[in-house]
Amino acid sequence: MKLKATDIGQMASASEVIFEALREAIAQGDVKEGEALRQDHIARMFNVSRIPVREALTRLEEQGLVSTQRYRGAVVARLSIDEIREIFEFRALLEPEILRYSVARMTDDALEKARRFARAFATETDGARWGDLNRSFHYALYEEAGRPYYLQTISTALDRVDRYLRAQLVLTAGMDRARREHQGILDACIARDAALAARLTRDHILGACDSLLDFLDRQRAGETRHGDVDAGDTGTGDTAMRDMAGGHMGKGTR
Amino acid sequence: MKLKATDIGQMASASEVIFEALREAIAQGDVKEGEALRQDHIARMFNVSRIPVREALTRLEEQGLVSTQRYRGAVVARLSIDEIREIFEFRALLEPEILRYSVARMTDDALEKARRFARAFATETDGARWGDLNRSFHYALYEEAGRPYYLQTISTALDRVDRYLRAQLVLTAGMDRARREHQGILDACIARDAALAARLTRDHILGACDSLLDFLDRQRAGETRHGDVDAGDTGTGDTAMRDMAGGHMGKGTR
DNA sequence: CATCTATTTTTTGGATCCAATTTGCAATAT
DNA sequence: ATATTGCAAATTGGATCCAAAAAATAGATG
Repeated sequence: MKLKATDIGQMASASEVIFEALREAIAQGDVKEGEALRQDHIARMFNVSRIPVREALTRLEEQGLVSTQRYRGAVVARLSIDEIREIFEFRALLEPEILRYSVARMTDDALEKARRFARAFATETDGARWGDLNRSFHYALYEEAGRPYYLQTISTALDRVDRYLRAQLVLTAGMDRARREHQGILDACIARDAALAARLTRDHILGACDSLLDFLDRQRAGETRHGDVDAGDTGTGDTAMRDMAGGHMGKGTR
Repeated sequence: MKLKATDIGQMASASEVIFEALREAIAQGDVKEGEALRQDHIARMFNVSRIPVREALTRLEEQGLVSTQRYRGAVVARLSIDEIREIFEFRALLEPEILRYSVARMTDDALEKARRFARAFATETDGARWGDLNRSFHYALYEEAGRPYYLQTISTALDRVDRYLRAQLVLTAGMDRARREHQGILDACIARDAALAARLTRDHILGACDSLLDFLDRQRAGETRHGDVDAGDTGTGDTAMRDMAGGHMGKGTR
């Protein structure tokens, strides 16, 4: 597990910092699915007690990012192919809709902001940043809709499939298509063609879903053939679990 | 505040019991919006410490049912007119869609189950039960879709507006229309007409929204005129806060 | 040697205790 | 009389401690 110290604005509570760090780590795929999240372990990484860690884990479970069993702890939730497909269909319903609201109200500033993110996404060479830039681009378009509930729901849904999406982006040559599709969506928004922008967004999401499921089918078939990672992997191994948010908070050794 | 001891299946943890009780109480409108939820107070009602209460409140906040401020505690979230409208539009997008999936796969058993709930809703005289029966009817139709993520998202959205919906059902003569519309949706499902069922569901939700917003406009206008409940009401008054889940769990006076 | 059982070790859920912060109220100054 | 400052009570966030449950380990038995 590897956590970067997400800079929360105005010195938030410990549990909030931990929550954001874990959420980011799970979305990034820095902690693998099925890996156990030990309260005590995480607590020591942040130099806090288990209490704020438990609050963070509770929130993560409520969002579906981890699953917990009583007295057995939390593990990063593993989504089945069906669950992944359902969430993509869900996004393919919501995101075109919010974009439809947005296009009519979009200012030139908002369009310029989206254009910058599209460009940053297209020119970024570090694969680890593609996920964030992809999000930023779409959110820039969606924010203008003035539909905070839609946006929050979309964000939660995207969180759950983000690490799959990022893995697929990095491993296959899907980036070229993503770049082209982003440009198409952006052009439609500039032309104020809400219907077209919505249709392209829907195709963008469903196309990514198809290519992701293809990739996962092959990967998971390989896994079970090799007997590599079984369903109930407890993930005892400390894989990539050093170099945490090294001893941040806390005013000393308690 | 008034909480009924929601019977959780297999002896869940304390925090889960408290979470369900509070969620139900908020949805039912037994705790009013803006009312403060004191950790210590709730803890004593259930004969537990504040720890499981805090977990329950954390989960409720994650679902948007309460809002908290650091060191200031949690209050039942008050939704603005715009927020309520947005959530209804959200439901009006999702529920027809999940019903479309469902109609094709619906067994006679499922239809019979929905029919029974529609009947129970139509004949129920106790206004306090209308909310639950309404939910049961719609969920019976939606379950067959095999879309758990859609269903959970819909449920969360409905939770947030449920108390407004229930209040409106009880106070106005919207019940007759609801009965008729339920029957129409059910008939369309029996006829396997997915498009019609979806359209009727959308109208059902948007119609309820209109009548609810009408009702709320009048009510809130009245409130501010009377200076009755101000925006930032701390709700110190113990209104309806006895007769809680009286001294349930816990193995004695600690 | 495999298998079952008893015991130790981990780990979680919850209780109690403490510190940080806010809020209510009284005394004081303007 | 009103605004301001200085406590005291109430309340939350977090630490530490304890009990219950599960996993790991060792020992007994066939």
